[in-house]
Amino acid sequence: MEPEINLRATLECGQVFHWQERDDGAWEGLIGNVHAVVRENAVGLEVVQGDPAAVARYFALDHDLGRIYAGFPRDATMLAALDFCRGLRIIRQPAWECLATFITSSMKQVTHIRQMSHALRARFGRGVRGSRLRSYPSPAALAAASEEDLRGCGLGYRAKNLRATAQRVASGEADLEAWRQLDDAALREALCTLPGVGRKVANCVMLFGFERCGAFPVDTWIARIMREHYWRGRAKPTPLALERRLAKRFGPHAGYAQQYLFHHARMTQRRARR
DNA sequence: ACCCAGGGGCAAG
DNA sequence: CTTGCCCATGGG
Repeated sequence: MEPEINLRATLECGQVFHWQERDDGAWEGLIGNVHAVVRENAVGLEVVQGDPAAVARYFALDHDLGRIYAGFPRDATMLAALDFCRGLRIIRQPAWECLATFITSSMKQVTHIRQMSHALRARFGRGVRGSRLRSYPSPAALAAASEEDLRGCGLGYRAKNLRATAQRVASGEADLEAWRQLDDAALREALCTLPGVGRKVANCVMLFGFERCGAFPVDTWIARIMREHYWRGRAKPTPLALERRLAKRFGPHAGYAQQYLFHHARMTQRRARR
């Protein structure tokens, strides 16, 4: 039996920003610097182009969704999100691509993050054989770019941070692959030393780029959901207070639960929010 | 015109 | 340890 996957939810939930749906319903993207085309069919994930093993790893088909769901709390809010997002997988995204895109994400909507990612790929990425997409620019490529050129990709004040972090990674001063051996707390601390990376972005990078499924990013959407459905108290809690007091309630895969709540809220309340 | 967006960094309380 | 303010840009 093939593992289930909801491809649209997985690729449009705000964890990765460059996949495109083709006219025939298949999805085209890059796994690292390798072209891939995938399609959702009746039994699971069909690899139209690309290396099946690499695709399976990227889409984390080995994650046991049944066991993950069993750890979710059973309140109405969580069950509604689960019903809506069932099959959404937290993918294994290359760490640098994930880190860089989330540095650009601050105070930006998902569509804007996609635009910036596309502009950066077009301007600083490399062509990929067999694909109309371009690779995400390497740390060296962004380290060598001028702040003005990065601002030209729509980054605004984020340009300085992306450039500075790219320089740290390109020089080897920040060794992302070596950081994989750190425990969660040490990894978060290391990520937060990078320019443009605070607790929220660090948690996103841990969750989407380092397979730390307990990481619990609190953005404006999650903060609102937590305040409305999971917080009994008078004073308005800070994002940090929400993370510290609520992450445990969502279990060892709190990051999964968080992503289901985020995507469900964004898809169902987008229009109602003026 | 006004508001907000997957926030971070820094100064000040 | 918390709060207030600024930082660009784009879309509703």
